[in-house]
Amino acid sequence: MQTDSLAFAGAQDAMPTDLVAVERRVLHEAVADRLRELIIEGVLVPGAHLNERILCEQLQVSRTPLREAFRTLAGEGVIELMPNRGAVVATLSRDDLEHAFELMAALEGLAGELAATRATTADVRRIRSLQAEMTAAHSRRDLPAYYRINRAIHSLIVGLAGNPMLTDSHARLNARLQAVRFRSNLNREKWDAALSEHGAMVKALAARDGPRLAALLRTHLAGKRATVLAQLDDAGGERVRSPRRASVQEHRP
Amino acid sequence: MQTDSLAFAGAQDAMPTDLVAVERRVLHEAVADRLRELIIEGVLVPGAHLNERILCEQLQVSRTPLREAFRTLAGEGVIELMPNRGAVVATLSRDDLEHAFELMAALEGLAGELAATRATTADVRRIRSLQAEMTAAHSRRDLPAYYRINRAIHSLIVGLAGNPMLTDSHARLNARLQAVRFRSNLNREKWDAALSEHGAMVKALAARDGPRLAALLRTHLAGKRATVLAQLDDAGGERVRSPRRASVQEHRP
DNA sequence: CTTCTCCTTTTTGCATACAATATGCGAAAT
DNA sequence: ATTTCGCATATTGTATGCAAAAAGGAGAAG
Repeated sequence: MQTDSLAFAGAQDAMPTDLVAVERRVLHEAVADRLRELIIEGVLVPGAHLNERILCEQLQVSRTPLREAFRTLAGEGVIELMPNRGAVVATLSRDDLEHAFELMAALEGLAGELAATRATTADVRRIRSLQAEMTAAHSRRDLPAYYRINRAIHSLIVGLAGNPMLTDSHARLNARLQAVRFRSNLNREKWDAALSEHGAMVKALAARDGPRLAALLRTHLAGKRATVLAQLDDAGGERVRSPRRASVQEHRP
Repeated sequence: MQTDSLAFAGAQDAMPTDLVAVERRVLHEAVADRLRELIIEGVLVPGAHLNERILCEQLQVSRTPLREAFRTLAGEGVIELMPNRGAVVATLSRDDLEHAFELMAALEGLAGELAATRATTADVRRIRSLQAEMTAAHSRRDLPAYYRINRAIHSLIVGLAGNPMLTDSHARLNARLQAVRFRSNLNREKWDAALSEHGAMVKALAARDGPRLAALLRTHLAGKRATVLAQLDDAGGERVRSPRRASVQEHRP
C-alpha cells in the first residue's frame, strides 16, 4: 500500500488546508453547530430560554446529544447553563460589549505584532487580495459581504500570528459577539474611515512593521467599539439585553 | 408575621455576602471539579486516556454525569475529546507553552494597564499585603506558598482590571497551564529577580502608572517563560508532552 | 517475519426510563 | 388585598440498556 506522503504527493505541506477531512459528524456536534447557527441567525435571541423537550422535538434528537451540545456551547460562552433551571442564550450588556472590545483590541494587537514578523509574502498577497475584495464590496455598498470579508481579514491576521492559543481566544470571543448582531447600519464616514484604516494595516503588514500594525489594529477596534456602542445608544440600549421571557416556542399540534 | 428585613435585621444591605447560598452541587459539576483536581494533582497526567467505564467505577457515578463533566472540561481546554475515541488529558508541547506565555503576557499586560487606572487604594493595600506574604514565603524558602501567593497576586491584578471577559480568558489559560506542573525548582537568582520585579509592579500600581505596570508584567512573564522553557530543556523536553499510552488504571478485583 | 483479514472484545454514542427539582396555580389564612 | 401553603405539572438531572464504532488479536497468506 502507498504511504500517506505518496498518496498525497504534492499536497502535503504547501496546501494542507485543501485536504479537508471527510465529513464525520457526531450527533451532538451537529446539534451544537445547528444551535450556533440559530443563535447567529437570530432565531434564538439572547436571553431566550432553551427548553430541552421542545428543542429535542424540533431538532429531532434525544436529550442526551442535546445536553452535550449545551455543554459545548456553554464552554464557548454562547449560552449559559443554570443548574436545574435550564439554558439561556448568553446576553451581552453594554458593559460586556465594552469589555469584549477592550479584550479584542489587546488580542488583535498582539496578533498584529506577531503576524508582521511571521507572515510570508504569500500571506501578504492573500491579505491584499481580501482587501481588494472588501474594497469592491464597499464600492457596491454590499454591507453583508463587507462584514464577511472584514471578519475574514481579521481572522487571517490572527491566524498569521501563528499562536493557536491566541487564535482560540480570539475565536471564542468572536463567537460570543456573533450572538449580538450589530451589523445593521454603518454611516458613510465611519465606513470610509474603516476601509482606509484597513489599507494602512495592509501597508504595515507588508512593511513588516509590527508595532505599527498593532497600533492600527487597536485604534481600528476602538473605532468599531465606538460605532457599536453608539448604535446601541440609538437603539435605546435595550436591543442587546433582550426580551426577558423570550424562549423557544412550541409548535401548535 | 415578621418581614424579611426584620428577620435579618442589620444584615440586609450592609453585608449581603454574609448570606451565602446553601451548597447545592449537581453531580456533573462535582465530577468536573474532582477530575480537575486529579489533573492538577498529577494523578491524571497529560496525555492520559480517560476511560469512561473505569472512571465511572472509581468516582462512583454513572456515565451520563461523567460525560457531561468531560464536555465541561473540554470547553475549558483541560481535556481533549476525540469523537468515538474518548478523552485524554490535554498535553502542552513546548510550542504550546511558548504560545501560552505569549498570550498570557498580552492578557496580563492589558490587565495591568486597566488595573492601574481602576484600582482603589484599598486594592493597593490588598496587593501590598499579599506582596508582604510572598516576600515572607521567599525568605523561608517556601516554594509552594510562594507560587500560591504569586498566582493570587496575578489573579488579583487581572481582577482589578474590572473586565470579566479578560478575567475569563486569563482563568481559562491558567487552567490549561495548571496541568503541566513546572513548579518544581527555581534557582536563587531567578527567584530573587522575580520578587524584585513584583516589588516594582506594586510601586507602579500604587503610582497608577498603567503603561509601566503593563511593561513590568510583560517582562515578568517573559522571564517566567524563559524559566519554564529552560527547565523543560533540562528535563530533556519529554516531561511535558507526557507518556503516550498513559491511562487511567483499573483496580485489580 | 511481515502484512492483511476477519472476528471478538472493548469503548463510545444515543435513546429512554426514572428520580429530583423547580414552577405555577388555587385555596386558605392573615 | 396580600401572603403563604400545598399540590399538580413541567423541567431538569441521572442511570441504564442497546447499537455503532474502534481497538485488539489470532490466524492465514505473502
